[in-house]
This record gives sequence, C-alpha cells and structure tokens, in this order.
Amino acid sequence: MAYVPAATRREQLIEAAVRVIAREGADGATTRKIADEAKAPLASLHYCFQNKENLLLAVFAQLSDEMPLDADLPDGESTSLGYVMAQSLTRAMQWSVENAVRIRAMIEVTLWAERYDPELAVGFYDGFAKSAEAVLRQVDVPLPDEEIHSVVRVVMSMVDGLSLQFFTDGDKKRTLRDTATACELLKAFLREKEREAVQ
Amino acid sequence: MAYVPAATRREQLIEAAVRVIAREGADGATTRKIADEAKAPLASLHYCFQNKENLLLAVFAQLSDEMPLDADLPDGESTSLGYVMAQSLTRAMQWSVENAVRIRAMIEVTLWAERYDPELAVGFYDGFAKSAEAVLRQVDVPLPDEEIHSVVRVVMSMVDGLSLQFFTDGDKKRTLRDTATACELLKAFLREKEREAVQ
Amino acid sequence: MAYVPAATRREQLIEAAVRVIAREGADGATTRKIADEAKAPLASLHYCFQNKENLLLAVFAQLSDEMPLDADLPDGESTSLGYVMAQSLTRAMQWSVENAVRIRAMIEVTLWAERYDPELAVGFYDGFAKSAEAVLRQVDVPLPDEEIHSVVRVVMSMVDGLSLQFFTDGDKKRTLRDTATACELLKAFLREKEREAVQ
Amino acid sequence: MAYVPAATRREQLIEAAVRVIAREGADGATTRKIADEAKAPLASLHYCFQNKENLLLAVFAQLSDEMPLDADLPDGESTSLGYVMAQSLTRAMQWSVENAVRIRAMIEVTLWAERYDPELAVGFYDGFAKSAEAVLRQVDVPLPDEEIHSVVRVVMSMVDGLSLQFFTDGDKKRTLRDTATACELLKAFLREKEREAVQ
DNA sequence: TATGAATGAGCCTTCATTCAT
DNA sequence: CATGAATGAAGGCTCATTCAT
Repeated sequence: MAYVPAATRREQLIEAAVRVIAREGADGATTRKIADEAKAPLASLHYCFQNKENLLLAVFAQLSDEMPLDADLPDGESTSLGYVMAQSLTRAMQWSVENAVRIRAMIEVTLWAERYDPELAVGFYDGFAKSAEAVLRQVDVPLPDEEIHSVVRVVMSMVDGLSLQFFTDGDKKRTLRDTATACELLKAFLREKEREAVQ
Repeated sequence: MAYVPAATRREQLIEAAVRVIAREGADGATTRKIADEAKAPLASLHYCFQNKENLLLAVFAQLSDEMPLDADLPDGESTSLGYVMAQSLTRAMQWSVENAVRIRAMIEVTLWAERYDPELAVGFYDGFAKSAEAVLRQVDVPLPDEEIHSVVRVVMSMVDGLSLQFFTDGDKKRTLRDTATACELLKAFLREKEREAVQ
Repeated sequence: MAYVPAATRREQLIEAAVRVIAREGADGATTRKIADEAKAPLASLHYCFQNKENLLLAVFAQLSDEMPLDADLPDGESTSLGYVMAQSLTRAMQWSVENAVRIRAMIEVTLWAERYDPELAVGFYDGFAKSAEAVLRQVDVPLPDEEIHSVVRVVMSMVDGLSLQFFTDGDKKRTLRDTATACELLKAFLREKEREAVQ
Repeated sequence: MAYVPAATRREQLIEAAVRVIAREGADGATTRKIADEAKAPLASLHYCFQNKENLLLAVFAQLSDEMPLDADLPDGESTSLGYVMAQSLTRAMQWSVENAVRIRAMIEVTLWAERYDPELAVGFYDGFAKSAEAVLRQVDVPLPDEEIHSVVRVVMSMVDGLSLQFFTDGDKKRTLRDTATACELLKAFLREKEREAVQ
C-alpha cells in the first residue's frame, strides 16, 4: 500500500468513519471496516488517532464544525426575530436533507459521545446554543432572556427531531415541507408576542 | 441458578435489556451483560429469543407499545385542536422525563432497528402518526388534511428533539418548560389558522 | 473442534504452555501458540484461565508443586546432615536432567513472575527453603541456625546454577558429574564442621 | 531530535537496552521503549543495528565482556587454589550485587540468546571456563584436569545461582554472606583434597 | 425444558520494520 | 548520514452462538 502522509490519511479516515458510522453505528464501525472504507492500512488508523476513541472524537469535532448554525443576516436592514430563526431552522434542515449521511453519523456519534463522556455532548449543545444566541443579539427581541433561550432550544429540538424523521423515511420533500410548517409555528408565536409587546 | 419458566424469563430479559441498552447502547449491550442484569443464565437468552436480534426486536416492540400517544379527551365537550395536540405533546414529554431510561433505550433501539431493517422504524413512525390522526378525527380541524399531517409530524419531531435534549442535560424542569414553550408555538399557530378560517 | 471438558483443557493447556514456554520464553509463548500446541481453540484458553497471566501463574504453581524438594530419609536411622543435603541436591538435579523442558519453563516463568509481581517469586523461594529446613530438623545439625540457612541457600543456588548450565550445553552426564562434585564440596564442608564441633 | 553520530548512538542504545531488558525482559524490551530510554529516535535503532536481534546480540557481547572473571593474583607468592577460586567467586558476586541491573539483563539476554541460537550461549560459557582455567594454570593444583574442570563449573553455577537469588530477594548482605559460605564449601573441599594428596 | 459449558469469528491494539528524505 | 513517518503482521481478548445434558 502506497505511503500516504498523515494529514491526508486523517481526512480520509474521518470521511470513511463518517460513512461507516452512518451505515453501522458508532459501535458497529470497527476499525477494520473504517480502514477498508478509507482504503488505508489498519495500522495507519492508530498511527493517526492512537485509538478508535480518538477517531470518533475527531469525527464528532469535524461534524460539529460543519453544522450550519447561523442565518444569513441581510446586513444593515432591520430584520425580525422570526425571520432570523426561521431562516436558521430552514438552513439547518436544508443542510440535513442534503447531508443525510453526515447527520446520521452525527447522531450516532453524539449518542456514543454521551455514553463515553457525558460532558462532551453537553458542551456541543451549549456551543450550538451560544452560537444561536449570538445571532439573536443582532436583532430586536420582544422576549425576556429566559423565554428566548427556551425558544432557541425548541427550535434546536425541531431540527433534531425533523432530522431524525428524515433518516427514517428519507423523504426529502416531506421533510422540507414539515420544516416550513415548523417555521410557521415559530413565526406565529413570535408575531403574537410582538403584538402583545405593542399593547 | 433456579429454573425459571420461559415466559417469565422473557419479561426479565426484556426489562434487563432496556436498562443495559439505555446505559451502553444497542451494540454495547452484550448478551452477557443483559443476562447478568436479568440475573438469568446466558443460555436462557438464546433459549427465549434464539438470538440477540430477536431480543432487540422484542425490546423495540415493547417500548413502542408503552409510548403514550393519546390525549385525555374531555368527553362530550368540544375541544380545540390546539388543546388536544398540546396535551398530547405535554403528556409525551412528561412520560419522557419520568422514564428517561426507557426513552433512551427507545432511541438506541430505534437507531439499531433502522440499521437492521429500515422498514421497521418506518412502521413505528407510521403507527405513531396514525394513532395521532385518530385522535384528531374527534375534534374540529381548521386545516386541510395535508397540512394537519405536517403539523402532527412537527409535533412528533419536537417530542423526539426535546427528549434527545433531555438525555443530554438531564434537566427535568428545563425540559418541561421548553415543552410548555413548544405548546405555545403550536397553539399560537392554530389560533392564527382559526382566525384565518373565520374570515 | 470437539468439545472437551474444562478440567481436561486446563491440564492440556498447562502442559502445552510448559512446552511452548520452554521453547520460546514466557513472553514469546503467545496464547495462539499455546492453544495450537494444546490442539485447543484459542477461546478455551480464556475460558479456562481468563487471561494469559493466569495461565502463566497456573504453570508456575504447577511446576513449583512438581519440584522434588525432599530427601528420602531412611526412617529410624540416624543420618548425617551431609547425607541428607547431598541426596536432596542429587535428587533435584536428577529430576532436572530428566525434565529439562519443565526446568527450562520453570526458569522462564520465574523470571516472568518476578517482573509481573516480585512478591510471587520470593514466596516460591521461601517455600523451597522452608521445605528444606523441615527436612533438616529431622537430623542432627552441627551448625547454628543462621549458618545452616546460609548453607541451604548455597545448595539451592547450586541447583539453580547447575540447571542453568544444563540447558546451555544439554550434557546430562557432565551435569550429573558436576552434581557429584557439588556434593563433595558440601560434604567436605560439613565433615570439617563436625570435626570442629567434636573438639 | 539532534543528529548524533552512529558510534555514540550505539553505546546509548546498548546502555538503554540493558536497563530496559533488566526491567522488562528481552521480549518485553520493545524497540520503542529502548529508543525512548536512550532518548534516541526509533529509526536510529535500526540504523545502528539493522534489527532488534542484532542489538540484543550486542548487549550480550557487551555484558559478557564486563563480567569479572579473574582473580587478583598476588604476584610472586605461591597461592593456594582455594584462595584463588574463592577470590574469583567473591569478586564475581561483589560485582553482581553492585551491578544488579546488568546481571539481571545478562540473565535475560542469555536466556534469549539460547532460544535464538543455542550455540551462542555455549560459546559464552566456554569462554568463561577457559578464562578460569587460565588462572588456574598459574597455581599448583592438587587435582586431575577433569576434576578441576568440574569444580570450576560448580563454582560458576554457584555464581549464577546466587545471582539469581539476589534478584529475587535483593538482599545484598545475605547474598554476600552466602557467598562467603560458598567459599567455605570450596575451601573445605580443596583442603581435604590437598590432605589426601599429601598422604 | 432450561441450563452450564465450550467455541469460531472478530475486535482493538501493538510490534518490528521499511520508506522517503 | 541520520531521522520522522508509515505499515504488515501478529497479539491478547471478547462476543454471540452452539453443544450436551
């Protein structure tokens, strides 16, 4: 087998791991299957990551990085909270349906990570939430802090849940339609809040 | 080890499997760990279920049965769609936070089942959705069929997502608060729809 | 492969381990080589001994038991210390040259045991020494306790050293001749002591 | 890591190997551990010695060279055989207790060498014996050649055996006392022989 | 029938070694 | 020349399963 530099191997192995994990779960993804999928020698996996655990953590980190958390804020203009959140949700789900394998792997690794070290997954969720809040700080929010956090978590749960449903049925159109519905729920809620705030 | 009739053993093993799976995942739940947890001989597992696969399917079926899908409809009275759905969602989440182990196991087994046989999990979701629609047929619905199905799926996704979050942080209060927020979203949406329908 | 009861398997594996260890050392004796030598499935090794370590400890115990430590004391008659010790030494060495493989294995395992747990090997030597002293209590000893202990240890060291030499050259005759010489040293020493004691 | 000339590296690696082998045995002394102990790059080990085998042989040769075989003969004076041999034995054991690590390594490598190539160790013992005989040629010997060779081998065996015991208990004082006892045995034997020769 | 005992297949990891500079 | 990087082969162990009663 041709010698391949470690940096390249790391990427190949992570990508291979993502595919195998999506297919077989984190525990089912044996080092051999991953190495084969990457067309890499088994030993290179341990050369690059020391052990399976580290590889999974790398996969977790990689996928966390890739997840689109932010909305495209039209600069300068004043935008409503509903618009921003809906757009975030929509973008996340669009990414999900286009990256079924990665989302599936993400879920499997997240569950694995929780088992492996409960702190880890919490950290990820927090990062996610922080990122969302950063976005919100840029718009006028008609709600007290505590309430807005709750809404953010509900939106996140909708992303998780809709993604989960998408794996099960694999129906892209339906998932996007349901995403639109979810946005409607969100906007209706915020519109009502704004109306209340005005009074 | 005392001889125990197969029927009893089946229950013990399923219950043990639920606990072990919640702790270690479906793949991490070895036959030995399950047998030990059930204080049953290892061989009895294969005697009762032939193989691990069948046991996991039995766990899946068992947990599917237990999930509370229906709302308590106040008989005779006319109730709004929003009320019914919100109550369903709330009940589901209350059950979730009170049955963390079972929900966790459910998620792990569902992911395993999808890998094992994609049809299976679909069937489960469908059953869930059908059951929900049966409830809805009992109330006035201000939405076309297609739209109402979409809302049902969004609600289901919120249950899944909120449960997922609950495992991660284990914060019961927060989860119930977020559940209430989710209900608000849902109700605001349906109120709006009703207002539109009136016009 | 035919099912074989664990008790039988244990013996087969220990015997096989002795041979492989004699040939390849304790570290070189891989679980696979031992299993093959015993014509046993690899898994049976772990079924019977849990892990390699335990097997080696069992080999150590087994060989310790087999070593002939005692002299054939002619009952009733008064025998000289020199006679008893010389006979012990001779018997030990006769056993050694007839059981080259076992002695070789014993040495390898003893070195391994010292690395694995220093206490172990000490215990073995102590047992050896105790056993020797028990024999000595049966005869008249013309030496103070401390001195007799030292002689015992020197005799033990001759056994070890002569055995070591035997492995290297494999010359049975020479080893037995050297053993006789060693006995002469021992007896000459004790004769001198007795003469001194008489005065 | 700084570039170091091969000659220096060889020494560093041999010294490191001695320490690691004493600690972990010849098989347990992995190339990596040795390289680390020498603070040398792993590849330099193979650059200097081609393979692990050669390094072990080098260690064996090195340690063989170091072993003190000769007695300090008081020039000009006539010295007894007993004195010479006892002094050799004593010096060897003094060196042993002061160089526990090297002796331990020596034993481990010798056993390894015997496994690797039985001729090797024989050669070493022969060299040892030859060297001893050279010393003996300088004094009056009251014994036939064959018998004196046997005594030499017994003395060598006592060195080996006492060293072995010393590793096990690590009791320096006791080892030296036992060495003195061994000398007494030897001297008593030779005195007797001399007396016989006189008659 | 229900169970203790035993095994084939496969897992993660580590080793000595080789490659490429 | 001397070294960092990479790999083929093997090692200890565990798993689901089957056997024998």
